[in-house]
Amino acid sequence: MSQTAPSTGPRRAPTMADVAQRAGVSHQTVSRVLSSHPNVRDSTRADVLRAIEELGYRRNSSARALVTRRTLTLGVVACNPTLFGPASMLFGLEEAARDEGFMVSAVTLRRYSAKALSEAIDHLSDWGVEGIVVIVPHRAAVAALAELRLPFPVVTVEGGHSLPIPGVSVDQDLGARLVTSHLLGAGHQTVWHVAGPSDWLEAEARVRGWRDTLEEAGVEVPPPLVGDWTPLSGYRAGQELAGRVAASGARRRSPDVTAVFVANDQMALGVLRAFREAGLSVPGQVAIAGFDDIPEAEFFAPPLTTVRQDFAAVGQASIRLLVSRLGSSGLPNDERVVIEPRLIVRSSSTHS
Amino acid sequence: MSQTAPSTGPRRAPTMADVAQRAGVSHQTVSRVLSSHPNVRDSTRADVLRAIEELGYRRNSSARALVTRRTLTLGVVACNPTLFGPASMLFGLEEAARDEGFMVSAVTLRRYSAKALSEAIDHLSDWGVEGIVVIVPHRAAVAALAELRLPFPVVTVEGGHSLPIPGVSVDQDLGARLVTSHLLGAGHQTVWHVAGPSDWLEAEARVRGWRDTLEEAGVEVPPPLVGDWTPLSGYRAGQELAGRVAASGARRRSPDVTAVFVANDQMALGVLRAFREAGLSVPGQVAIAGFDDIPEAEFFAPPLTTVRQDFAAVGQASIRLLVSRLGSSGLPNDERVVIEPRLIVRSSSTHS
DNA sequence: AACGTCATTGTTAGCGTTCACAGATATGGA
DNA sequence: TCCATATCTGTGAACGCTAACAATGACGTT
Repeated sequence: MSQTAPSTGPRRAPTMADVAQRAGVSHQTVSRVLSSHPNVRDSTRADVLRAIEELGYRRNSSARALVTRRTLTLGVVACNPTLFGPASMLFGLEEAARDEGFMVSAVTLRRYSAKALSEAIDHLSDWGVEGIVVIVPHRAAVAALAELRLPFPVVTVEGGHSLPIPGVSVDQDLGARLVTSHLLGAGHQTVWHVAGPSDWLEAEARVRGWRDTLEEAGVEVPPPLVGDWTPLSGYRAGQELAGRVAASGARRRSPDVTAVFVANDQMALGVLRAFREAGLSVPGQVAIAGFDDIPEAEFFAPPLTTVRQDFAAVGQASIRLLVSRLGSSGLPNDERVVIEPRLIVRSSSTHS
Repeated sequence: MSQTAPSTGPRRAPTMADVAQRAGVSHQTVSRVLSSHPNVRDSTRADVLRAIEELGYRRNSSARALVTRRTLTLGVVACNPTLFGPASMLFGLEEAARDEGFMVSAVTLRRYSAKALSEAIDHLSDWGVEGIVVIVPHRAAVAALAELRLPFPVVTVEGGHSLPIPGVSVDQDLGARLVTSHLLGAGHQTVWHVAGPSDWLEAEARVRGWRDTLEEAGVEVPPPLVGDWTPLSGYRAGQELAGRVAASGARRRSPDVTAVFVANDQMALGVLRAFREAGLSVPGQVAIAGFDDIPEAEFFAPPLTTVRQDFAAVGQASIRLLVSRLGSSGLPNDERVVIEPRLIVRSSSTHS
């Protein structure tokens, strides 16, 4: 007796066999109970459940994954995860995945590069994800993605529609149109634009929507300024614009600055500061609108007109799209989900 | 010949045996190459690597995890992941984990409850995480955590030091002292406080630091107002404070409002708006300071004095702490890492 | 020549599950 | 009574990998 059981020591986690022995059944019956197979007698099921409870048994996910060939894990590659947008998507996405019975592992990129992207994907791949969502809205990233022939499905978020990769996106073009029309409708001669980095697909789409709206209205299209999404870059652009306002009395080529559509709320904050410092009143002298509707936007000085994107919906849609592609490998690569944004009018664009 | 090999079909991923066969070695040698075991002849290693390359072989993580009993996965439970702080931590944490060779899976809680927390932990546990980091700075959450006897190590972030769970935190108390001293040093009679929700440990520590500093300075301690971290709640508190300023001419019990320490930057934004609407100048009539140093803070109107927390460092420290506890189960439960915050002075608190 | 040592490789036995199948037992109709 | 059928349970073999050990050959030492 003393010989066979070394009794103490860091006891290993109980296995299915341990449960089976305790319940007086075979390991297979335990497995059936765990996967709620119908053909198990109620009393047997109860015995097994009790044994599981008593032993504190938890099924070993690695063994299960090995034999079923399913890790029930999805990967996410994200870019600026401290920004409100990406963070919200990550959140919505994780929640949606959990509801579908998946775990999600995220890898964040400090800055985009083809190498960083492929390393991130390798990393996820090493851990056996069944599919990945890529939230890296760089033109180059999506192109690089299209090159890679991956052994699992990939879905992009804000990845544009030019390449044969299924994806989810907010209709940035529409959002930009909404803002621009809104400003034109308020009687402005034209609308200036502070754009995001030119290699970002979202930035490009917003520029397009803005430009098209102006052209369709038959008004002059001022040269867009370019920022990098940060408040600081918005501040710089704001200083530039403020200079133009000041100089507008003199004879100039470009039209007066009376309305500005800024490509995101953070930059709009910078623009607001620059205008404030230049003594320009908003919306009195210049109307301003942003994009994203971050929680702070409503409390800016003045509260910011902006475009709300339903980030949670984007996350959910991308998971659904990904999960639907998991089993089947030969699906068409042109599936798209487009989510409509909504204009939120606040006092930065309306004379009160 | 035609009989044995059905040639086509959805070819399964190559296994170690496939690589071995192609390289003319045993699967064990392949394993040795993959785990960079020293005793492999160079030419053999080259053969194996070539075969791996040609076949596009990737080692099956589940099989590996099954036999090594290591999933190399860590779990994170986080709360308000769209806020700048939590998002930054998550980011720093993920990066640190990746550097240590771990994958991280996060579960986010929409709102704290003991049930949600234990479900989140169960979920992670089901996927075989080796340890978890809990970023749920509720008093109740940490208490609930101490109850649970989990089969893997747990590290808290901002979990307080009252319970025997190892953890990492920013010295909130010190941060609050820095701000409060700064405001007192600028000549204010006393400093008002807009606190976070009372069940948050961080909020509590900030209140303590603020109160202690006032008491040590021998000045009156005004009753703290309470918000819920959102700009809106800050706005409400700001309206309340503005009312007191307006009424301060009349005979009152509480001291004049000339300086306010707001427990986070988002609420401070709301306070700023309320003051602006009430016609109060900042810092002219009232000085304001926040906490967190979100990227927007520098561009508020006026730029906000605040306390910077190195969230990335917190993330890294928590991973290091967790990883150090992985193998060994009998370690002391009182390990703490405290990170010092830094006062960032901007014009919301300084007469220029 | 015989032996020990080291580097290199192969063989075998699990890891803890699920799957496919084979028994066993109960139910029902002829 | 007997077989067909349905329900329940057990047995053995994977899944793809690593750990432990055994085997081989090369080398230097006695």
